[in-house]
Amino acid sequence: MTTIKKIAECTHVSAATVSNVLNGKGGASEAKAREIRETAERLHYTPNLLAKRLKNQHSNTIGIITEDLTVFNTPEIVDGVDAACEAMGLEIILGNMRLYKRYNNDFTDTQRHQQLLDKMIEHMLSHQVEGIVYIGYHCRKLVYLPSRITVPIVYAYCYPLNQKYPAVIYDDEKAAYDLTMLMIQKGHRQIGAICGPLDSFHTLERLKGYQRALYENGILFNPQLLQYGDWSRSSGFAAAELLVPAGVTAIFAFNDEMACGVYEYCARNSLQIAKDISVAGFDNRDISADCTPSLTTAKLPLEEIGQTCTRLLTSAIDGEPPKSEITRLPCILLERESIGPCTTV
Amino acid sequence: MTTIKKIAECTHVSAATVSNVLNGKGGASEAKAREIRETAERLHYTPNLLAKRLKNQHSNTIGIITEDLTVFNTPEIVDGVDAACEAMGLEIILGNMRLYKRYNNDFTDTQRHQQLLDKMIEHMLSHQVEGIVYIGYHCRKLVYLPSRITVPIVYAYCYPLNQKYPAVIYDDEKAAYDLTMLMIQKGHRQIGAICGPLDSFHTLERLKGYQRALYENGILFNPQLLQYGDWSRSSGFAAAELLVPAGVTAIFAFNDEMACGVYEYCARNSLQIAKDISVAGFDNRDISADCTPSLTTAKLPLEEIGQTCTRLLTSAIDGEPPKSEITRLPCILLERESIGPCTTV
DNA sequence: CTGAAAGCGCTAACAC
DNA sequence: GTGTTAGCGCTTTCAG
Repeated sequence: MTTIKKIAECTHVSAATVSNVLNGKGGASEAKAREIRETAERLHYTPNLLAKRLKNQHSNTIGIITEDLTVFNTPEIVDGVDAACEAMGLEIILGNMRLYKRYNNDFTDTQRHQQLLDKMIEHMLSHQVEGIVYIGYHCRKLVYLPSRITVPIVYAYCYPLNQKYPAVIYDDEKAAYDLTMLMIQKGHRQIGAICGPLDSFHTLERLKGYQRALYENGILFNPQLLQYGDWSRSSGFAAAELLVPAGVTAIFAFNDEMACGVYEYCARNSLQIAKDISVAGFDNRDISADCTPSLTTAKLPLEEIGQTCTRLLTSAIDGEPPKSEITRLPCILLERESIGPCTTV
Repeated sequence: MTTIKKIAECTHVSAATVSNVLNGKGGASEAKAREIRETAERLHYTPNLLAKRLKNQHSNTIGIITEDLTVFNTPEIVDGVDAACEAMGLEIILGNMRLYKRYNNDFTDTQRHQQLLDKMIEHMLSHQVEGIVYIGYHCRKLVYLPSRITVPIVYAYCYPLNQKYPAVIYDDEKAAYDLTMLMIQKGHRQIGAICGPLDSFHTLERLKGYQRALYENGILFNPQLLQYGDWSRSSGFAAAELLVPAGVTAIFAFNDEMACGVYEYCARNSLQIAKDISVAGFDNRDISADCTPSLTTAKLPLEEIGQTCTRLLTSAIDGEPPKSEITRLPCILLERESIGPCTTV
């Protein structure tokens, strides 16, 4: 391990001088400075960040806590935080709670969850992080909050009880509204919806947007045209089996997988998507761009959530008064081929 | 910030004693010890890991470098490394190169890539990591290796030129062999294959396995029955359009997405999967379990790759002589419903 | 059983 | 310009 001290010896100066030179603080003749830099290079000097930070008393690091890194939206958000941090010269440390595998997906906000969380935060604090981004594995209200935290925290893709801390999520309602509007503009009036489970935040919000679009266009909301799936492709298929005979000309599936189920139903029943029946999805999963015809859907602003969180966090770290509110970022509407004009008279 | 010193003051002992007690080293009367522990608790003492490590001169940390965290297999591998580390009391620090977004996916092993890599490694070394796991975004031979590295490194999901360092990948060939065997056992002889691009490691390996199975069963390999896709669903569809008329009774798609394309082709052409035509995929993507009939596929041992890497790395850190070879972990065959008996005479 | 002292690698005042 | 000193928070002899 090459240290500053060793370089000092080799170049016959003091450690302080080496430090100054290596940090561009001047304080040495150009000749000496070059010599120092060269020796550092030659000896493969790598500054010891631990020592540096201990001395400087600030870590320039923020912690990212993920509920589960393997859940599909999480990595993109982490990526967004990471990118923003890199741009701002911040470092990250990652703490993955692995809730899925740990609890077999049966852990919705329990005390046990909080214990884990507290341990995680403690750990981050040990690392002297200056702030924390907490990334949920799906959007919902968090009941168990850190029992003790001494640095700012912001929530991504979930939001804390009582809005005690700022949170960044995306705007489900608006995106669902937009998608439904798109269908209405193409002349559709009998628009079926395939929801997710009723206890899902996403379902509720998307439902609101769907209903608002109907309302604003004077279309009676027909509960018959509402089916509940479980986000799976097969549940989308099953819903289509009910919806199509009921006379819908368009189906808004609350996620892409269920939309694929509708596609399959149509293929089996010789219905042509966009012509005989229009379909919209949600999430912009890989498959949505790739199916035929390509699926109109809403892209989630995952990267942006990460970026925004980082921005909120850094301003909190810089002492800005915390505004503990929920920021809703718009989804991006991806209009592709699956919605055609309504041909029914 | 509560430090050991402050606790020492409050409890009228020396910092050394506090340190001893808090680290369970004994060296204090039970009364004193309890008092110290209680004050630590009361003052919310959080040990400063930076100081601890600076002093102890080992970080107990390994670095994880990901080529791109957002590529679908990466998070699972990270998760595996993470889990293994937790079990061994190691910490991780994550370095994400974000190759995809940075280079717009046009970066296949260039000098620029290496510069980034070197910077990344330097950074890890600054953090005093004791070893590094490098996770590729897809399996291939890496040409540009770290120019200087002072700690052990092991590669996951890719392998270094000249096998300079150990690597852990999964066994494409074997899995493809098994999948093909499954079809043969069900009586199929005319088995089409939909490959990925020919320059892909995965394509080559899976092709080998496919051909070996044919060979061992005395089935002539018919190049007509081979189509090349680009891993996308639509390319699977297109391949099916060629393969089915050519008289195959089964199709082995080299990934699940292309298999879905085959499904779509069958739906459109009133062919029943498993009955009229059998299909296999690869990767065990979410959709494979969820389509109808469910898709027989190969599950990648991603977690296990992470775990194995960690094990290899720690033994290298413990001074074990490095065996620089490629470890191939078996995939898990998921036999579901998409392969039926061959009914053609 | 307890404490004083030294030092991990680095930096910031302040002398010279 | 350059060096000396002190100290970040912690642990580890070693002496009492």
